[in-house]
Order: sequence, then C-alpha cells, then structure tokens
Amino acid sequence: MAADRTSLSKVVSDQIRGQILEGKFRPGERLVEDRLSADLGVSRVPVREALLGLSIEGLVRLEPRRGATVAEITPEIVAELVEVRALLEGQNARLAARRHDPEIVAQLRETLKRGNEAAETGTPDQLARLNGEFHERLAEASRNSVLTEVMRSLRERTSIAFAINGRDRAREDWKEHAGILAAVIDGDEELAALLATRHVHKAAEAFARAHAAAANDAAD
Amino acid sequence: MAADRTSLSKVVSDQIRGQILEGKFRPGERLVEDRLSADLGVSRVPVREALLGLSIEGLVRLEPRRGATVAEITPEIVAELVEVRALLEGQNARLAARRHDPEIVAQLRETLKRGNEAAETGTPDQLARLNGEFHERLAEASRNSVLTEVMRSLRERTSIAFAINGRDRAREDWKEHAGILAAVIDGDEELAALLATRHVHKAAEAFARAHAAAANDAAD
DNA sequence: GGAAGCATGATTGTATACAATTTTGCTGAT
DNA sequence: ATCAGCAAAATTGTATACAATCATGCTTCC
Repeated sequence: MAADRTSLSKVVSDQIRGQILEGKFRPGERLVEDRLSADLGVSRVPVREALLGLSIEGLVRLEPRRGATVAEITPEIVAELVEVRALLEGQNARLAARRHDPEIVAQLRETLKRGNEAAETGTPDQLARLNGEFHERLAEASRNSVLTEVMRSLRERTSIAFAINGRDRAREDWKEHAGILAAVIDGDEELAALLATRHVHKAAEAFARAHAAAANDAAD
Repeated sequence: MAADRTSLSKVVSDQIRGQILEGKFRPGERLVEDRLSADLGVSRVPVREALLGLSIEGLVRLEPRRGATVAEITPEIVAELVEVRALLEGQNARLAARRHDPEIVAQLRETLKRGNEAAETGTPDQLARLNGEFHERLAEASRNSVLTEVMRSLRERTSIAFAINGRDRAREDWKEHAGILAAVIDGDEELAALLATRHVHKAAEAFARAHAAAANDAAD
C-alpha cells in the first residue's frame, strides 16, 4: 500500500464534508457517530474528530451531549455570510486582477468552458463541483493562502443554502464568472472587484427569492 | 456540581489556546499529547480533540504521525493575515459606526479606560487580554456573528506574532483604539473604517520593525 | 573516526470498553 | 384522552489498551 501521508480522521472528514456539500446529508439531519462509523468502516474516534473539525468550519452543529447535526443555514446566517463573502470575493478579485498569473488564468478558462457546458447539460452535482472549482481557482489567484482558506469556508456554507438555486441561476452564474475572468485577464482591478462582489449578492438574491417561494409552497 | 453544559474537549481547548496566547507555549514548541493530558489531568482523547480544533483555527500545526506544534507565524503569514484582517476590521468598524449601539459603546469605553491604564502600568499579559477584549467587543458591535468569528480567528493568530511589540506600541494601540471608538460613537462610518484599517497596518509595521531588529540581534 | 544499519524507546493513530446523559416509549393516574 | 413519571434503549463523553510509526542512540563495519 502507498504511504499514508494523511490520517484517517482527515479522510473521514472529507467524506462527510463531501456528502454534506452534495446534499446527501440534508441540513438539520442528525449525524450519529455509530452509524457514520459503521458506514465508513472505521471506529467512532476518527468520526468524532471529523465532526469536531467540521463544526469549527461551520458545516456541522455540535451540541454537548446531544450530538451532531448538519448545520442549518438560515436566511439570517446567509445574510451574514454574504456580507463578509462579498467583501472578500471583491478584494480577492482585485488581487487576482493585479497579478493576473497566466497559468492560473489558463486553468480558470478551462473551468469556465466546462462550467458553461454543465450549465446546459450537467447534473446539479456537477454544477456544484464546477462552481466550487472556479471559485477555488479564482481564490488561489490572489496568492494569499489565508484569504483562500477563509473564502473556502464561507463559500462551503453558502453553497449549502444556494443549492436550491436552479439551472436558470446556474446560467447567470457562469455568465458572471466569464465577466469576472475577463476583468482579471485585463488587469482591471476595480471592475473585477465590483463584478465579484456583485456576483455574490446576485446569488444571494436568487437564494432569497427561491427561499421565499419554497416557504410559500410549504404554506399551501 | 453545576450542570456541565460544555464538554471536556472544549475546556482543554480553551486552556491550551490560553496558554498559547499568553506565550506560555512558544511558537514551534512541541505539544505532546501525553504531557498535556497529564498536566491537565485528563486522558489523551480530549487533548487530541482540542489540538485538532486548534489546528483548524490555525493556532496549532498538526503533522500526520509527527504530532502537534504551536503554529509559527512567519512574516509572510503575518502579511497575509494582515491583508485580510485590515479589510475586515475596516468593514466591521463601518458597521459598528452605523449601529453605534449605546450598550456596546459603554462597554468599549470601559475597556478603553482599563486599557489606557494598563498601557502604563500593566503586565504584558494584561495588555494582551485587554487588547483582545477591546477588539472582541468592537467586533460584536457589527452584529454579524460570522464576521466576529472570522475576525477573532485572524486576530488570535496575529497576536502571537505581535506579542513582541513592546510598551511603546501598546500606548499607540490605545490611542488608536480611542480614535476608532470616537468615530464609532459619532457614527462616522468612513472615518471608523479608515482608522480601524490603519490600526491593523500600524501594528503590523511595528511588528515588522521589531522582527527585523530581533533578527539583527540574533545575527550578532 | 565516521557513516550505515539496527534495536529500543517515545509518540501518535485507532479501536474497544465503560460511564454518564439524553431520548423514547410505556404505564397509570386524573 | 392527556400528561406526569419512570424504565429501557440509544447515544455521547471519556478512559484505557493496543498497533503503527517515528526518533534516538548504539553497534559495527569500512
């Protein structure tokens, strides 16, 4: 077997995170240690460590003696997340435009191409993954690892909420991605920042509409 | 005994975090699980969970199979942290000025008073604690819990590095705090944001000077 | 004398076991 | 029928035990 350069807790953590982000575990759902450890074929210890880590990241809610649940991202929390995320995405885009590293730009172009295709024919699963990939690569373009990590954490949490946005919004997403990338390539810092900030707000508005509509349906 | 509404891992985590922030554990120092568990009178499990959490917060570095060390905050990392922190402190101060909640303002005044005293006669320990308290309360003034938590995480990490700043800088710190608070009370959003951003940069510059001087001494 | 190789001790990673607490479902009284 | 009270089951929190890996110091060979 290849040298294990990572711990089992990390693997378990990535598994659970993945299932949450894919929507396999829904917000509010209980995450029972025994069941997870049985499903993943490990003992409870690495599962506990994974859940603890995810709770600090904000993806899981941990109540003492009452166990773990998938974090419920309320509209109020979304508003707070968006307020911070919009600011950071803006600054990040500004820095990305300042550097406009050719290698990263090439990667972003590649992701953009695949994203545009997926916006038409892809599954929600693929869309979510490509969206994450675009933002991750854009975040790396600032060459600030602290910024990249904070943004990733915020993005994962908003993505749980934004999952209710449909294909219409996905098409808009990728149009906006294209605009941001163009500004980055041009080295137009101000425009890149503006578009990136606006992109977050637009996604949030789409979420707010979808959320209100869903609440209406539930009230019928 | 009063009802334990918190887990032992949390207690242990707070203990270790406190010792790191007080400088009891120095950057680069190894944190051996056995020793910590013996010192704190608990088993290794809560210690492990605490270390894992602290590593996600960025205060501890965890290498697979090689254990935990107190995170070393290099000048490069400081620069990254400061770039993000300055932005967030600015936005936070802007929001604080917009709300200028009387109750929180009263608390800030109280902390400011004690901070000014400590700047003259307090121990480095007290200074660090009061500095943290001021920034924590200022962060709460924005009424954005996400922002508060992200800022706390960034602040803790910079504070490890900024600990080498001496009493001269402490006096400047509290002068700047006074300026920020005054702008918040006035509801002057732009000034509050400017001063808060500048405050972070000034502390970073003081750190850079102190760090360079220390490096010079070491080269002698 | 120095370096490679190996044995030993120290430390981390995972599993299992047990204690403490919470949840759940039943029973019986009003 | 509903609710309080209690017993049993489920679940979490902590401790201990063992396996896997890494660090250290010795021996031996050149």
